[in-house]
Amino acid sequence: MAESRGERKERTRRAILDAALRLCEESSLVALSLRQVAKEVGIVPTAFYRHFDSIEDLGMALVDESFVSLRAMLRDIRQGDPSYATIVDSSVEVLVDHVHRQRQHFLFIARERAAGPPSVREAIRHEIELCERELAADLTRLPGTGGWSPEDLRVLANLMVTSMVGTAEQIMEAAGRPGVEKQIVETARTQLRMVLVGALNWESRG
Amino acid sequence: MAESRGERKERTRRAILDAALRLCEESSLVALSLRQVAKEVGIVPTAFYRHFDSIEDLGMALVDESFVSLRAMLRDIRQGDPSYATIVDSSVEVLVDHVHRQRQHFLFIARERAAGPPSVREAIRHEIELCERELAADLTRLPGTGGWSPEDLRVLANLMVTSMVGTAEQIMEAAGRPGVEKQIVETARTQLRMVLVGALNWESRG
DNA sequence: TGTACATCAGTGAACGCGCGTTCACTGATGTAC
DNA sequence: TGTACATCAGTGAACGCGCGTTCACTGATGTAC
Repeated sequence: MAESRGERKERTRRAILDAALRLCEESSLVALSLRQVAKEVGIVPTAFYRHFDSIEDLGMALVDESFVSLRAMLRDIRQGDPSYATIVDSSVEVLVDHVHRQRQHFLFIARERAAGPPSVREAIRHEIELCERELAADLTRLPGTGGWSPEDLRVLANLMVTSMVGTAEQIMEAAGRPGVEKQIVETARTQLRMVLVGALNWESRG
Repeated sequence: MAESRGERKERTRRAILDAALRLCEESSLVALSLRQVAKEVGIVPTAFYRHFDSIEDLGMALVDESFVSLRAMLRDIRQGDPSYATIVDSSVEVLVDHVHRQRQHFLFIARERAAGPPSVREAIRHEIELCERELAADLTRLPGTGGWSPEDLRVLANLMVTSMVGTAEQIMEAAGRPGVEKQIVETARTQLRMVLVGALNWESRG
């Protein structure tokens, strides 16, 4: 027995997810047809239903797995040295590395966050909110943040996440132009430093 | 003569643009069909071709007019008092006001920026870059920015625009929930202050 | 002002195509005895 | 181990529908004389 029925089914499911991610590089989930996906996978259109109810259902599965890889990135950032000297450079470096290695997932999130079916948009919005909360919790480990209110931490985390999402989008737009990417990365570092310096100085006045 | 042929044509063109903006509130340009637009306007599908070559062509026209209203917003911000005391509150107030009044245009830009046809994405990206340059030029009018390099101004303007785009997106998501919107606006003010304070302190060290 | 002709926004029929979904099916894998 | 039956991932035909685009057209508006 080379492969069980369950294993074979899982392999087809994986192929459908991969085909959808590939097709979503070009366009959006809302412009994707079940027949395109089936053709890309090499199955008959009706076989799609053995794995997902609809393209929207498939989209929800892609949100789940995209955020698994995004969470892995946040874990990598969190394991770095929590000091101001290195946190900016190492965080940006990890972000850039993950955008390259999980390019399809990041592209999917960036696009469907704005244009996906309502349920997909809502799921992504929710996941990003969770990321902001995680970041806010991480920020309390930075020296000098002891007295900050939860609200201040939330506002700062929101700004940092917005900025990081923007940086990730710019890096993907710059795919294949190393010079442009280098400038984007340098800009992101400077911005992150500005934000941290601003938050510290703004806080110390309050 | 109640209406000339040209006036009638212009009125139909306007009706097509409005119908497309209305339909783009729900979904994206790439999921929009010429027949849907024609039906919404009340013309036969083939009449569409008297005004636009394709949905993509229509999309480019919508980018143009969306940025006319966005530019009007930037002009309003620019006319305010260029001092640190009032610039944050007045800028955020103008942004919120314009997001409400030009909701369809902002929704269109936010969505098609990520998910539109390539030419539309590129056009929006270009327009936003022009906005960043305008903002960078405006920033030189703030007291204490005399010695900043063009590059520093660009980086700061990029961060502010990214943050403002994020705020506009959040306000549109919060449509119909005044309490949520109030919180978003307060967050945007704090973030803009953080960014300005950070830029000033970061600069003074360099 | 009146007439003859040109323009052109919008019509309506027709086309071939890809769509999502239904249904009855096949045949390899899995299970009970 | 062998047999009889159940499961179920994938097949293939068929459906009605909306799609973009073509084409010849209509009839009101505009223009030249």
